[in-house]
Amino acid sequence: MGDGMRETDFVSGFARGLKVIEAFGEAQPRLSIAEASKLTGLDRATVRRSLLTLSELGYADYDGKFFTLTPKVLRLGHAYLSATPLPAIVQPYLDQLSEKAGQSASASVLDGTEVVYIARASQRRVMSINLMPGSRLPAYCASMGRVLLAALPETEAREILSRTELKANTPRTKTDPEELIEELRRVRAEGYAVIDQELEIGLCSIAVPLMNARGQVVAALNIGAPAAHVAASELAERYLPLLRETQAALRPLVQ
Amino acid sequence: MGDGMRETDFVSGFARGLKVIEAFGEAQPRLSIAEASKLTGLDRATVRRSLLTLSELGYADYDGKFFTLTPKVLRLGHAYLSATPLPAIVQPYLDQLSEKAGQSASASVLDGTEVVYIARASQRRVMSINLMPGSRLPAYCASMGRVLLAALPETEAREILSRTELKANTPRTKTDPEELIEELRRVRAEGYAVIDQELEIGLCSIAVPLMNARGQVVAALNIGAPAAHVAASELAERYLPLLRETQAALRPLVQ
DNA sequence: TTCATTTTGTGCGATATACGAACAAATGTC
DNA sequence: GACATTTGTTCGTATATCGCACAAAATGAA
Repeated sequence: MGDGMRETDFVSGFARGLKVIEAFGEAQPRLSIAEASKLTGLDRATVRRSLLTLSELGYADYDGKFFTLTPKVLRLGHAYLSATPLPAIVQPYLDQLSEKAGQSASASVLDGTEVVYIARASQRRVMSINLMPGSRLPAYCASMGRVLLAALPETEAREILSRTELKANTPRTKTDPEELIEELRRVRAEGYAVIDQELEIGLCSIAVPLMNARGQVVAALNIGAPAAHVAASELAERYLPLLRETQAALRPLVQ
Repeated sequence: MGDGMRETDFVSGFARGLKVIEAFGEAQPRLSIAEASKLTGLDRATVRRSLLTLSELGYADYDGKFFTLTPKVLRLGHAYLSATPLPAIVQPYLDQLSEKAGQSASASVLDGTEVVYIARASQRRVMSINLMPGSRLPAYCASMGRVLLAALPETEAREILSRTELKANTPRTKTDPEELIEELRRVRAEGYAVIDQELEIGLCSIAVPLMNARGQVVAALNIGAPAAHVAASELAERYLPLLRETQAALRPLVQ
């Protein structure tokens, strides 16, 4: 196991249980034991024990056939959100930013190949999907993802792209790794990223990195707008000053 | 449960690990092994194994002394939010409601003695605390909490109140169980609850239950407003029609 | 520095869990 | 109904985990 951790310092029953929780999702709101077993690759008997444990603890409901998660599992994510000062620090600035821009504003961090929303101030709904803290988008085709990838050493960014399924969500989605790497260089040089309907037709966005006093990138900020309302080419002109302002205001406050 | 489940159907290593995750929080953003052991009441060796497991899986970072949670733990809460259709169904209606009212609108469900926010459309910030999906408030002094408690059989509501720490957040907070039970009866009869600065000075709110086609209460909706802007006595007059409208529109859509 | 105190790491016996397989029950198909 | 298939449950045993006791390391006070 990577570093010097001994075998006996790993609780596999815990790891298996977490895997079972993650097996639930949009397409799998309720799972039978056999389904959860297939999704996780774990033995049916093991999955059954994990699910019954979740049920016993109140993290899941069981109707004798299907298991569903209960709101209690939100405690787990909340343990992160409340333990990490960043979301609470950023939120009021997002609110202001969103109001001034008249568009939705969000903040996110990188987790593997995805960006994870940690705070959000939404105006009108523009996306078909519903974003909230904890929501995830693939990094390669999201403005905040580009900014966060650009902040990494290029080898690391390449490594992440290599294990991403680069699919064309729209005809405009960039899926060629070399083209993406080139784009990351541009983002690094210019200090912002613009996405023009690469994730969803009709939606464009602009993002900047959020840095701490030492210049380390700790998150990304963005503004998303309907393409019908603001052309992608106008995004920088219209919103970059506001984003830079917020970026500067937050810089001394984080970490 | 407690019923027919056999001892061997419970994975205590998993249960202990979940307890460790929940030990993190606002006051405890970073935990040493000894601190986590104290907070959870688990043996140090056990906590250490759980924390190293979390670290190995990428749910936690370890600097050799302190553990902190990573954004990956949001996957767990997200498993609930994306697996449960309610938040996604409710969100667009909250957006509309919030816009029409010019105030923040939220939806929540009950988890133990607390309400858990599952969706939210926020206008200007009025509370000192930052609410987002996954956030929790004590049920007894929140408008949505009153509505959700009122939907339970009275013995159950009493039981929940009995294990709640009924503290006076403000001079206006109702803390007498009998007075609260009486208020729940009123809420049940009238179909809405109003809170006048019981949680925080300067904040009042009004909530209604969200019912499915069979009349079962599945969540609560509310509108929160600054007391300086809207007196509590005006809440029903100004916002109840909007809330009722949303309630009616959602009724055939949930479950 | 020394000594006391707290915290962390580890070996070990007792105990709990996972695995695979076998069985039972449910479901679907003809 | 008979059969095949899937799913849930139980069981024995090999293996992993727990909690304790002790050792080592870090921390702090005098």
